[in-house]
Amino acid sequence: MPSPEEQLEILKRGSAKILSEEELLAKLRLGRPLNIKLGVDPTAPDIHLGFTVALQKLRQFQDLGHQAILIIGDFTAMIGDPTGRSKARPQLSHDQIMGNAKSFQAQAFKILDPAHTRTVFNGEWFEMMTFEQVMKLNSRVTLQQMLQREDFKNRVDRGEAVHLHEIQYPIMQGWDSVVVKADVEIGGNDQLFNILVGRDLQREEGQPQQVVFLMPLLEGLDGVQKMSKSLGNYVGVNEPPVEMFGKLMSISDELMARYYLLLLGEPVPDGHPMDAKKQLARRIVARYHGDDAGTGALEDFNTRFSKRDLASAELPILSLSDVAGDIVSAVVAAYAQCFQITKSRGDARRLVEQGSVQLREEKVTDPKAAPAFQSGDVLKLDKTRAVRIG
RNA sequence: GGGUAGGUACCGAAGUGGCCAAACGGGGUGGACUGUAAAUCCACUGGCUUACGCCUUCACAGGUUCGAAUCCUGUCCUGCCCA
Repeated sequence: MPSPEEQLEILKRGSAKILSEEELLAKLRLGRPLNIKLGVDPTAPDIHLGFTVALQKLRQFQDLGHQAILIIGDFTAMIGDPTGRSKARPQLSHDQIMGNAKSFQAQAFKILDPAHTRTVFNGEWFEMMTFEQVMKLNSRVTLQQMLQREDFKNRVDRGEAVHLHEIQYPIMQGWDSVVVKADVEIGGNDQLFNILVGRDLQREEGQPQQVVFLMPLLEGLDGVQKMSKSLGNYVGVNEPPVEMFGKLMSISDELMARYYLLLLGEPVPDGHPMDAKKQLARRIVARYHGDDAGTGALEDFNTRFSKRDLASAELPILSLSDVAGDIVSAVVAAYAQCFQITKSRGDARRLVEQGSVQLREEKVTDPKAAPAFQSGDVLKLDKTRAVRIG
C-alpha cells in the first residue's frame, strides 16, 4: 500500500475541494481502512455519468485499501435533496424507490469493488426514529444555518415556498454520517453544506469529524446545468451502447473537454474535434459495456451517420403488418413498437410535413400518403431513428 | 386566526364574459447548415381530423349566463403582512 503521503497525492487528482487535506492526511496515517461514505438517492433507476465521477473516486479509495460505504437513501429519497433546486421535488413512493435502489446497486458495482463495499439503506435507521429523537436532532441546527444556503435563500427571497421537510434533508444526510461513522464523505461540489452538517452532528456525538471530499460537477448534455436525472440531460451507464454513443456525440466541443477531464482524467487529444469525440464515446461505452460494444457502437455510428448508410446499419425491425395504412400511422407504430415512444398522430403528421420522415431514402412529406411498404424498406423517422420494415 | 396577493399548458408569464387551445419568452421537437458539435435561420409545440370542425384543458367541486380561464359560492394549496 502506498504511503499516506502518496495516497493523498493520488486522491487529490481530479478532486474539486478537500476540507481539509491535513485532516485527510492525518486519517490516512491511522493505518487502518477508512470509512468512505457516498450517498445516493435512488430517485431514478439509472446511475448517470455525472455520478460516476464520485463513484470512480470512491473506487480509487478502495484500491488504496479503504472501505466504501454506499448509502442508498431509500428514506431520504422520499424527501428529495433540495440542493440547487428551485422548487420542491415530487415525492416518490416507497415502491418506486426500492425498485430504483435495486438496479442502482447493480450499476454501482460496474465501478465499485464489491468486496470492499458495504451497502446500507438509511431507512434502516430513519424509519424507527421516534419523534423525540427527530426533535433532538433538529435542535442542533438553526434556521439561520439553513438560510445560509444559497438555494434556500433564493427561494425565500423570491417568495417561493420552502417546506420544512426540505430543510430536514441536510440533517438527515448528516445523521447518516454519524450512523456509519464516516471518516470521509465524497460528494459533488454542491454538497459542501450537506456534508458540513454531517461534521457538526459528528462533533455533537463525540465522533471524529469526516473529511469533506468534493468532486467537480459534470455538466449534463445541455452543457449548462449539472447532469441530473430530473433534468433529463444525462447519460445513464445502463443505456444501450448505441444510444450512449449517440448522446455523447451530440455534446458541444466545450463540453467534450469537460468530459475528457472528468470522466477520462486526461485532456482532449489533438486533431479534429469530431475524432476526439468519437474516441471519448467509444471509450466510455467500452467502460460500461466492454471493448467490443465500444467498437461496435463506433462502427454503427460511422455507417449510420458519417456515411449516412442506413440501409446497411442495424435497425430495429417493424413488422410489415404494423404499417398498414397511411404514413402517419406507420410512424406512430414505429415509435411505439421500436422505441417505446408515444407519439400522437399530430406529432407524427408534423414530422412528416416538416420533412423528417423518409422511406427508401425519399422524403415523404404528404401526411395523406399511403405508400406501399415492402419488406426490407428503411423508414427514417427523425434525425437519429430509423426502422426496417420486416 | 385576521388581512392581502395569488394558483393558467413542460417552465416562466399575459389574458379578467364571446375574436381563447389561450399572447409572449424559455425549453423541447423537426428542418436548413454541419462534425448527429456550437452559432445562426425557419417551422412546429393539448387530442382526433385532409379539411370544415369536434373533443378535453386555465387548482378542485358546484352555480349564474345563449356563452366563463374570466362573474358567484364552497373546498384545497401557496406567498406576503399582522397575531
